[in-house]
Amino acid sequence: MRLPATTIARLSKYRRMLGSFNYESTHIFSHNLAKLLNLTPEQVRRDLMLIGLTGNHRKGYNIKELIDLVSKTIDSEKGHNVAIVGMGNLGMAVTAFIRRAKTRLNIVAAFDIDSGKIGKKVADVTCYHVDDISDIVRDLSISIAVLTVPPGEAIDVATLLIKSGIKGILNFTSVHIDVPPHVYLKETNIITSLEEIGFFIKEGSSK
Amino acid sequence: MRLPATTIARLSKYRRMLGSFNYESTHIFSHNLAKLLNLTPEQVRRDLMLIGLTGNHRKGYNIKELIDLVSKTIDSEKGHNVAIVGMGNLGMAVTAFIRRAKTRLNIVAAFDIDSGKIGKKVADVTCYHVDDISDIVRDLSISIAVLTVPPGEAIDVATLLIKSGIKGILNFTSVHIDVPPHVYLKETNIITSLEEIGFFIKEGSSK
DNA sequence: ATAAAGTTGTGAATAAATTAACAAATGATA
DNA sequence: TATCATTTGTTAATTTATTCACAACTTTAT
Repeated sequence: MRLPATTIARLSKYRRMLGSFNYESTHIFSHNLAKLLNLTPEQVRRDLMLIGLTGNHRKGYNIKELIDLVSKTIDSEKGHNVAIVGMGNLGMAVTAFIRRAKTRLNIVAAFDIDSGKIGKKVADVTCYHVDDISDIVRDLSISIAVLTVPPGEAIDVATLLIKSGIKGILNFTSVHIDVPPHVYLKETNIITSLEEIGFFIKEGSSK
Repeated sequence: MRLPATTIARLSKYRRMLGSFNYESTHIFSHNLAKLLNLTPEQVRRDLMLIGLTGNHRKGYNIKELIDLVSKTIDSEKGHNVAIVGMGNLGMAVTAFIRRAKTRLNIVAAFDIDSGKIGKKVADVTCYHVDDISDIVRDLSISIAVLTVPPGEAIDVATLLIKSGIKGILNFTSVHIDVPPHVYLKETNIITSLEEIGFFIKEGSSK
């Protein structure tokens, strides 16, 4: 199914929102869900239409059906094995995030270069040396890497990950990394985000 | 000046890329800069056009001029005072990020509820109790808050920040927060990002 | 039954962002 | 000096995403 990234991101949020909140009803209207996430009802309806969910004209969308269909649409059958690359503060924070949210993402390994961490469990994840990325990625069928290393190592580590056959990278470093077309890259640029905020609050303007 | 958020984000990246890298030349072509950041030359030229930077038809854009004009465009005169709200792993990681990047963002306070941290310097930032947000935000003229608290506290803390007159929030929590129109909100949703990656690598498809 | 109220589902319109296309400019070269 | 190769600056075209608008439907109330 061919879906825009914007829709996928929203579907993920619909599911999480409805999964966490305890609804009094079995159904929800598009405008209620929209309000919860600062979206428009049309956006919600269109997204749900795209995945083929059909609501009831008087009751709205069945929440269980919605969650199940979103899961069927965006999750992979067997989940994804994820590695945290760079087990510093940020790596540990991301680990906690993924743990807390019950997703189909399994953290199966961490990588670092600190000998104090290697071979041990850090934040409950076995930590390997970055030099062993290739072997471990293959052996543990890791498809997604979260890149949380210091800027100086970002490029080399990313290159190594790509060579090892990783399929997706979530890049938290401030360094831009280049990936071949078969690797899906998502950047989270903290400084850029803050500078964007800075610009838009400069003269009282909002989004 | 009215500029789209997409352009602001790219301008921030142009500046950082050119500021960090050591160029042999004083000038750079749009296609070179584009290549460094996986963009198209047209995007680069358009962004620079929007801020009124004019290049040389044979040498490209003067790097110093570019950096200066981007700074003049996106930075505020006196910089922004930033608070880290929630000084756990993520808060400390963000602090390190902002420190490393030389920006006009000054981290002037951290907030937490852990009595072991309050009144002390954590990661070199004075840590106050969350209950004191109102006073400190006012007294230290804090305009941007980075929200790195656990999910359960996100809404309450955000409400408090908004009441205290904060102008921008970078929300790292998985909880959706609602802000009035005069507050600029930027969300960094780790789980959603990972689920988006998961979807697009499912069947070999790329962006 | 029938009407009333309110929602979905979706083409059509609009807005936003990107890409194409190319004239004008500039410096290098012959 | 004239030509050439190349890049900028920008208008127009295209693509992508959002919003509008409304017919069709579903339940409740009369």
